[in-house]
Amino acid sequence: MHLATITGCYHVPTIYEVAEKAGVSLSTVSRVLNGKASVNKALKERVDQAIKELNYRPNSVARSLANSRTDSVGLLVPELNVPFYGDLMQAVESTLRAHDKHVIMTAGRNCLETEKDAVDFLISRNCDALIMYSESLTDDYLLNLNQTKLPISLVNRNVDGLPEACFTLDNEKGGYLATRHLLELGHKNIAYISGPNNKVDACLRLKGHKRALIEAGIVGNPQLIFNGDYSEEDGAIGLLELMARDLPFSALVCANDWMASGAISCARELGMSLPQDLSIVGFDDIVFAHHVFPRLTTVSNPVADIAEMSARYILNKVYGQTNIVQQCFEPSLVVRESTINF
Amino acid sequence: MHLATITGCYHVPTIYEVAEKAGVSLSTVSRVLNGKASVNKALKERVDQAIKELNYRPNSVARSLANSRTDSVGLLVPELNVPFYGDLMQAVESTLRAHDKHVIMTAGRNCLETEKDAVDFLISRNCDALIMYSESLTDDYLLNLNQTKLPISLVNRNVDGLPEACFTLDNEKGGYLATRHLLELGHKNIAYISGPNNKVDACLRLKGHKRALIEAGIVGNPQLIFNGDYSEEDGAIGLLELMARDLPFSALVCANDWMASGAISCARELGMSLPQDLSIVGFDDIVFAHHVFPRLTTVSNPVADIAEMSARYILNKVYGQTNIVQQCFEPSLVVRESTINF
DNA sequence: TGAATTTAGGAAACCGCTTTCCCAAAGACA
DNA sequence: TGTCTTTGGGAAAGCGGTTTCCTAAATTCA
Repeated sequence: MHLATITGCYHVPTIYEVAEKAGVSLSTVSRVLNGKASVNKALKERVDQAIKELNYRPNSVARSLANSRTDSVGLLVPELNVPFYGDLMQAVESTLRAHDKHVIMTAGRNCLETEKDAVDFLISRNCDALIMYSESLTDDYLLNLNQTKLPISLVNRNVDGLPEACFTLDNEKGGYLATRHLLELGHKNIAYISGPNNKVDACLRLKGHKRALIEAGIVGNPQLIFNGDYSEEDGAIGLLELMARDLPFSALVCANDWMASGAISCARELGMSLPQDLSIVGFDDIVFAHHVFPRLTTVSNPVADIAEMSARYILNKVYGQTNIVQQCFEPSLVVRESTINF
Repeated sequence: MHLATITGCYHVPTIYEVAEKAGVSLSTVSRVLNGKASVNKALKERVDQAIKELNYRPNSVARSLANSRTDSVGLLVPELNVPFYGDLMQAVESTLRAHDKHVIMTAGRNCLETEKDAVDFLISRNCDALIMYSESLTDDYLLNLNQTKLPISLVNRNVDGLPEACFTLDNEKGGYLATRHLLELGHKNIAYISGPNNKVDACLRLKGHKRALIEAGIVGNPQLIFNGDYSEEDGAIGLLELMARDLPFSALVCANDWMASGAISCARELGMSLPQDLSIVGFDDIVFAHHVFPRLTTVSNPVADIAEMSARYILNKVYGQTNIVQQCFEPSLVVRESTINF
């Protein structure tokens, strides 16, 4: 018989007390709780009754120790306070909690060391699996991690060797859609502010842009492309630089909404009227895309759906569920007021 | 001697193996790890060496079970994907992780049942403490929770009976600052769109507004106040309703930035030019406040500072730290371009 | 009616670490 | 030299469950 434990003025019941109260054995209570073996109906009811009366909850720590599973999943995102990743976190959390798993969220800050620290931290917490939106970790690192037998799931990243763990947006198609929209509006000279070219998604978006141009029989001019870093400032800097190159353009595609926002502010400060003087398209459809003026035409990124799918993959892989999984998601164009006929 | 445990192809070392490798006893390793008793320097080095060579990490689950502490803190916020709460989560997470605690984040959705579920969930996870930004739980519920000996910390809420656990903004002063700013610009007729009057912060902001008017010798007209619900739509609806009342006003205070944004969009659709036709002030200084056009003059809410302080309080209370704690924070006015002289 | 199958109880090992108790060895001090 | 204080070892209990093994009783089936 275990001694009663007093925590403050409240007593936390153990499984032994449930067994005693129900007048059954320990094994029986455990069988009822885990439903792994059949139990006489009357006995089961007595156990359930005792659980209710004692307000018993199995101690999750003890349970974790016994079956070496914590029912927790680590999540790595670049930032906790950026709306885009907020959608991701929200999707992952609600999907996993619906199955009684909890998620431990950490920020990677687009920094290799910080990301590694975060992963170490999550491992030290004995997470059952990791979901990562990593910007800095190398493919090799991720492959090693995977061989550790710690299941991982990657959002917005394709790593050779992890075919089923990667969940992505079709970025190339997104870039294509943005530029095709402008072409359809009659624009011929289209400038482009890209994301950093060491990021795969940025390269794919640019690739899509180029494909649309080629398809329309237009020869792309490298001088109409500015290489930005996804930041709002680089949107402004990019626009100034492009204009300084003295080539005409009536439309601008930005590889994300932040740069589009920066370009819009800059254009207004230059006295341009939008969208008459310049049509602008963004990418991601983040929350403030319809707060900028004019409301931003952009490419939607269903990051919540992608994130949910990555969580379902983990549920399948680690917790024996059998959800249907889709790896690649389609972007779509959201037309608002920042683009207009040429 | 414990048997070696094979997980996949990797072996996770235990404290016993560290002891064996270092040629010392179990107790010594534990003493080194927890630093609670002095250990011979040479021995300590041998232990550290063994830990390094084996790449040993103490199993946090076993440790939790043994000392009934999980080193985890539950966090309840209204939404995981709203920038304002993102700042809060970010502050709490980084403060706690710096001390090797992890946080489990849950969303309350401004719904009593959801908030209770979230709290139950966090309790079932054996959190050492709870930090809450609760919108729906009653004071009584919170007081009960606290008596459970589960330490709690409240952000943006004052509960009688929990004098030291509450961390808030001086909302009344914020409301006062917003309106005084407009008065100083020469406005006499100032409309106000309030937050829901069952929320204390909303009431306090309104109270501050009224105090500023009185101080300026202006008799407030109840007809110039619209009772909103903090949503963007209610900002638009509020403006329309106020204008329909056919009383002149040259300035508008909104009790948060969302409603200010709604009012701005609405005003523009009505063909008003801002800020010439109407000066608008918001509240909270959320991330997109400088993305709206004109850039929003608003009252800053240092939610990250407040959240960090609530985390420090928990560090003190539960983990024996001794940070200095401040309970109430001052708002400040951020003047941008949405307000202009009358 | 007898044999085979379920069903439940009791005991014990185990998960990996913390903590306590007691004892032996070594160093400090008078 | 003898006593007092550190320091470290060894053993064992405990945290609260899960799981396995064995046995006894109850039920089913031929």
